[in-house]
Amino acid sequence: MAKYPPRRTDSAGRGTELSVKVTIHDVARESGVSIKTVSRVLNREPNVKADTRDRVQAAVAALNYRPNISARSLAGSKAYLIGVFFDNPSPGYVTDVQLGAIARCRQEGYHLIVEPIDSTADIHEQVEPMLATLRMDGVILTPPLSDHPVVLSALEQAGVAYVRVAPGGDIDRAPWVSMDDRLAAYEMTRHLIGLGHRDIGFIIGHPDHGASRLRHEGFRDAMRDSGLAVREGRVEQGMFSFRSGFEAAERLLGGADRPTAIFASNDDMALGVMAVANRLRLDVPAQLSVAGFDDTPGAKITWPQLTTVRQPIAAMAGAAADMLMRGVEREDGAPPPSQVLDFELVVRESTGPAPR
Amino acid sequence: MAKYPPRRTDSAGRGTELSVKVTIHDVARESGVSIKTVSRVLNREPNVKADTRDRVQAAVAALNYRPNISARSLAGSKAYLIGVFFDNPSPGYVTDVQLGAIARCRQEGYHLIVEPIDSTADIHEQVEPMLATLRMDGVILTPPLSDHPVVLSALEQAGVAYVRVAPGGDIDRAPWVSMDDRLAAYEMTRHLIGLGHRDIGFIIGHPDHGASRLRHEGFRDAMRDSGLAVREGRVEQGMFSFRSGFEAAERLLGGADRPTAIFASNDDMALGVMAVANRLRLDVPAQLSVAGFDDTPGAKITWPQLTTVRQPIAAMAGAAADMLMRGVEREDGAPPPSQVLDFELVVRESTGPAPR
DNA sequence: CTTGGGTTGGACAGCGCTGTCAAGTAGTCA
DNA sequence: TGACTACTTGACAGCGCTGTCCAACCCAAG
Repeated sequence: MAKYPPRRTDSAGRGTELSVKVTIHDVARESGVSIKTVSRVLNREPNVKADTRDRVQAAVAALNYRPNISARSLAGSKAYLIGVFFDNPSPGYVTDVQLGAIARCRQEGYHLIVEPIDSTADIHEQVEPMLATLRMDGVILTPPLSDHPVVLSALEQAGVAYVRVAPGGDIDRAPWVSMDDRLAAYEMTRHLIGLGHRDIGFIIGHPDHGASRLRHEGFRDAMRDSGLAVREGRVEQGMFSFRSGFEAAERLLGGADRPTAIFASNDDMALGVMAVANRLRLDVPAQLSVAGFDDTPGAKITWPQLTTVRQPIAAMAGAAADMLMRGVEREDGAPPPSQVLDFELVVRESTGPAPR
Repeated sequence: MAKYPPRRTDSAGRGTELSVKVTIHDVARESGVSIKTVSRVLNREPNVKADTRDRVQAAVAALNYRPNISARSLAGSKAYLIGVFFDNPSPGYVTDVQLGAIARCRQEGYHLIVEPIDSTADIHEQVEPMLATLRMDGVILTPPLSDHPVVLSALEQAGVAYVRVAPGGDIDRAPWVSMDDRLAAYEMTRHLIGLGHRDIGFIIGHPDHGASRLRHEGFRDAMRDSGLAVREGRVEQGMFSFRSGFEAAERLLGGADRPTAIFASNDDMALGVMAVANRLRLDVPAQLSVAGFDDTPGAKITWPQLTTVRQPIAAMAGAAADMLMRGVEREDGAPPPSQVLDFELVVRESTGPAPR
């Protein structure tokens, strides 16, 4: 394999000899049992005497043995590999997903394969070769792929289990992990109302993301429940990008008659709003409160820092990985139960009492 | 493997039958040769008659055959897996690396394994089990891991090839891909000088990142070459974070005597400078020019948009992947030659002519 | 002391592919 | 024409592990 650097052999390797591969046979010999028994211990199978189990484990530790994934995957039914599909990601989101998933995977000896998917190109051409060459125990789908019908069916056709992170609809199709976007938007809106705001602007997210609709609903429900009207022209369509937020804010804040607060469906758009406010020399939050959603790194890379909603992204990814790893082991073939995790309202300096 | 959803079998799979795995034996039978010959064609080995090669390729296409990575890895010398190690990443950087590496890997049938490494924890405990369970053909190291001596030696000890992205020093130890940080900082400084700035502030990056030193050098060299002095108190130490940039800027801009331009060693810190400028009601760029480095997404998520240096991150990662894939194939064991890729000065609105 | 069921361990056959080595098939030169 | 050197191809043995199946063993009940 690695032909360079050649240090490995010439420089006397201190400590454990990683170069000489230790196999299940070595462990079997060392502990005086058959390789099958070692395999049983490794896989936590029942019907191994406690005494035998201990001897094997001692040998594993002594030899610093690690089972080889390729061999396990080839011979057995688990691949010890979990895929993460993403597309056109907010980089922070993707990284959080990876971190969350890996934290869970590592302790179980699983690894993560990342696969960016271009959802504007041919999905089958991307997904099928990948699935055919590399066996994965399951795939974690992040938005907007969670709601991409072709991706879902490509996976189903290939017989690969998947868990959707924050899907926007078609909830019964497959297991998912999510947070309550509607409720979060509801609570954020209530937070603004609680500060005395009555005239609140809203910027809708990208129409392809299921969460956009839910956040919008949460906003409207909170307004209605507080007996407040959403005024004409106070809701703008955005695309989750800084620019779209900037432009929406220009419309929202252009005239003399402007809202006292703007709630953007994500942080990037909220930062667009802040930029416009800055440009118009509007003091945030004294003259205008701005709220975002997602708690991206950008939320703190601004002044004042953004009030936003922290999604449990890493936790959702961890839960998804968990479901997948557990899924491989279940006998009945029943899908694991889906989960809703808690969000957190992060109140920082960009929101304050309504003026006047 | 995947036990759910059970659709796979009951719903008549339209199109290709992915469920029935086609193996090298099927291809061999179909094309009337031995499996070994099929293997030869697959691996582009020489000494196969053109006619035979064609027949095999036709069969591969007809059966939609894809070789199984686990089996290849187990039997042969390639693993078809490349690792990416990262730590405490700017998410954008990590994502760019992944995208760049994967683009190159896909066409060669390789996959990417991502492994976050906590460089403050025990390195060996993280690296060794991972390398022992999963064979990788090589690892791509991103900063600050590119300069982490324990990681490097753990990899060497395990006999796994690696390529360092943008290493800060110890250049002869192993192959690397980089851009000329010194030159980029030099040119950015010249850009500011060209706009008439004479009194320029500089914020140094995190001391653990090798690039910090190089960028600082580039700044000083450009000033010196232009016959300009770096005034006392005009250079502040930062940590690559927004906050550290913010604090450095407070010191730099606090008094009446302030520089007309500030060059921060990365975008996050530059955004910190912008925030302070905003707060002090300094007009950027009319009263203060601000330059960053990296061209992170944040550079555009601000107003005015940041003048910065675009690193060829994806290209560097792609080149690194390439070196690794090629490295597996070389006979002589010589390391592939390291590469320096071109950066790009991105001039946006945050820099302008010096006041007065 | 035998019978029967449950427990524990091992032999063995692959999983799908590549490396080795040898055999077969031209093509070449004396 | 025979011997020799490419060039092509295939048989076969694993890679390191798990799944299947069976043997050996244990204990309590008959």
